[in-house]
This record gives sequence, structure tokens and C-alpha cells, in this order.
Amino acid sequence: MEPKTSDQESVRETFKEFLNSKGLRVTNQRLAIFDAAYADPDHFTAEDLLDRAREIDTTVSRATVYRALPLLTESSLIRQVDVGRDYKFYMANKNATTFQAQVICLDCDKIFEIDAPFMEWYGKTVADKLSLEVETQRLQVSAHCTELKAAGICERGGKKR
Amino acid sequence: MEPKTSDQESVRETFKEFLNSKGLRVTNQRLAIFDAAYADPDHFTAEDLLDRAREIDTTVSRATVYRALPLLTESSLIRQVDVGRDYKFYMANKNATTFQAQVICLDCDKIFEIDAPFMEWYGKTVADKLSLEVETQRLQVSAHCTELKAAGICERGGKKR
DNA sequence: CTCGATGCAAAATTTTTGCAGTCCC
DNA sequence: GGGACTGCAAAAATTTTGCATCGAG
Repeated sequence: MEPKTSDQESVRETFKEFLNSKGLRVTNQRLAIFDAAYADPDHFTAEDLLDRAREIDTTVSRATVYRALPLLTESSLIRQVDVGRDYKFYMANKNATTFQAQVICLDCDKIFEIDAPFMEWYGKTVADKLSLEVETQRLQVSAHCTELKAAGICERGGKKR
Repeated sequence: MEPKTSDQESVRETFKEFLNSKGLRVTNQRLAIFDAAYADPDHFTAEDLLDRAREIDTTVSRATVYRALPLLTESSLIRQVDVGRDYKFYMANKNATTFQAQVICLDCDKIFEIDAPFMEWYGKTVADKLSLEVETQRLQVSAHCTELKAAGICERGGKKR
């Protein structure tokens, strides 16, 4: 588990305010789930999150994790990162100011986030040309990372199912 | 069900050749599944495909559909179109020469395929910059189609779960 | 004939839900 | 104290798999 940052402390307050503003209650379980999500620097699954939240509060159940995930995404504190597996990935939304694309390594199954600022322009173009009101965009590249493999960074046995 | 085209007839031969080349057998069930997939002009799920294949050959089982889908994607006769639902969509790969992106309507859940030729350039750029060997790319735009709704094309109750 | 392919049903996986009891406000 | 929240276990929903049987080559 990563050390808790002071930044995390303030975002935690934001989460509480979000709950209050929605008339929802601030429970220990929801806070444990938030802390677990925000302390993870990587992508994680619902099951990963359950494990980590339980390290903080052993009473957290799977059902509560699944019920908390929509709250965390609605409040933009985490975002869903869907890469076409059978289960969904999530990630704390820490400092993403520009559009993020995903590079998925086909060898080690790792997911890297990269900036793709031109996607903001693309969204506008699509919106204009097709008269659409763009809500979200997804750009994903699946690739073999020969370089990373040579450097020993990419190796089979990463965080995969 | 769409009428069978002469084009479909020749692609069907391609599928048989693919099976032969792999030392796999040409069975009635596999042909029925191919015909059902190729006759569908839209995106379909495994369950849709089972229904349609059974209209051609009532003996087709769900297991066989799931076992045939990887063969059809390997041979590039159909392609998987993953839009982040709990189940997967597929689509016959009829005449896609340029890269196809998906526009997903948030109101009627329809999926539209649009050309995005610049993505080929983008793939090359990513490959060069990050020393990656790009395998596949995905670009998806979720949007409200105000225009289509006004025209009556987009209406709730489309092909959704 | 032989071995790959099939159907069936059970299993596996991920996510959702009903209900009785709990605890936040 | 009341009602939202939780845990548990069962249910849903999609996909995979074991096994006996079938049929393509």
C-alpha cells in the first residue's frame, strides 16, 4: 500500500462533500474503499479494490465495493478504464488534465496511460461534422513492447487475471 | 434475415479454406454460424448469433457458437467490437479498408461505424515514439445524437441488452 | 474407422439484488 | 429513532468446460 499523501487527505474531503451533497451517508466502509482506491497508483479491478479496502476495514464486503464504484466514478474521483477484458478496470483520477489514452502491452498485460491531447480536437471535429454531443472518448492501442521487453521492464506475470 | 449475396458465397469459400488450412473440419454448424454472422448487417452478440444460426440449422448449440467465434475472428471474417458492455459485440468484416471507429449513441444504444483514416497515421506515430509494435487500435466516441433524434432515426428501444 | 466436433449441462466468473440486521445523522 | 447502509448468500448473466456421442474425411 502506498503512503497516504496530504493531497489524498483533501480529495477525501471532496468525497465526503460529494456524499453529503447527494444526501448519502459517510460510512467507514465507503471511506475505506475510497482510501484503497486512491492509494493505488495503478489500474485495479473490483476484486483488487475489495482486497485493499479490507486491509483498511475488514468489514468491507464485495457488495459494498460494487455499490461504491458508481459513486466514485460519478464524482470523477476515479474513472473506469475498459480494455475489453471480461472484467472492468478502474483508476484513481489524480492529475489527468489532458485526454489519456491506454497502451495495453500484449506480452505482460500491463496498461500504460499516455497523453493524447489531440483527442480533444478530434472530439470537437466529430461533434461538428456529425452533429453529436460528445460525452466520452476512448483511444486504446494494443502492442508488443519490444523495447520494454529488452529493458526487462516488460515481463510476463504482471497484474493480469 | 438479409438475402444471401453472391459476395457472401465467395467469402464462405474463404472460410472453408481457412478451416481446411488449419486442419479443422467443415461442419454444418460452423457454416450455419458463418452464414448467420455474414448475413447480419449490424453488430450482434453471441446470443443474437445463436438465434440466427438456429434459424438456419436448429441443431446449433450455444457452446458451438462460442467455440466458432474465435475461428471467425482469427480468420478476419468477423471482428470483435468491444464497447465496454458486459458482453461482447461482433460484426461481419465486409468492406472495411480504412480504420473504423465506433460512435455509440447514449440515447438509443446503437453503434455506428465511421471511417477514421488518420488512425493509421496515429498508430505509426505511437509505434515510432514509444518503440512499440502496434497490433490493434480502438477509437470510440460516446455521444448524444441530437440531430438523429430530431430526424427520428435515434429512438430509445434499439438493440440493447 | 478415427479423431475432431458437437450438445448438454454443470461450472466458472463477474456483477447484481433481496432481505434482515446495523449504524449514521 | 428512522431510514439509509451493510453483509451475506443467492441470483443473474455471460462464457467456458467435461464428457459421452456423433459425424466429417
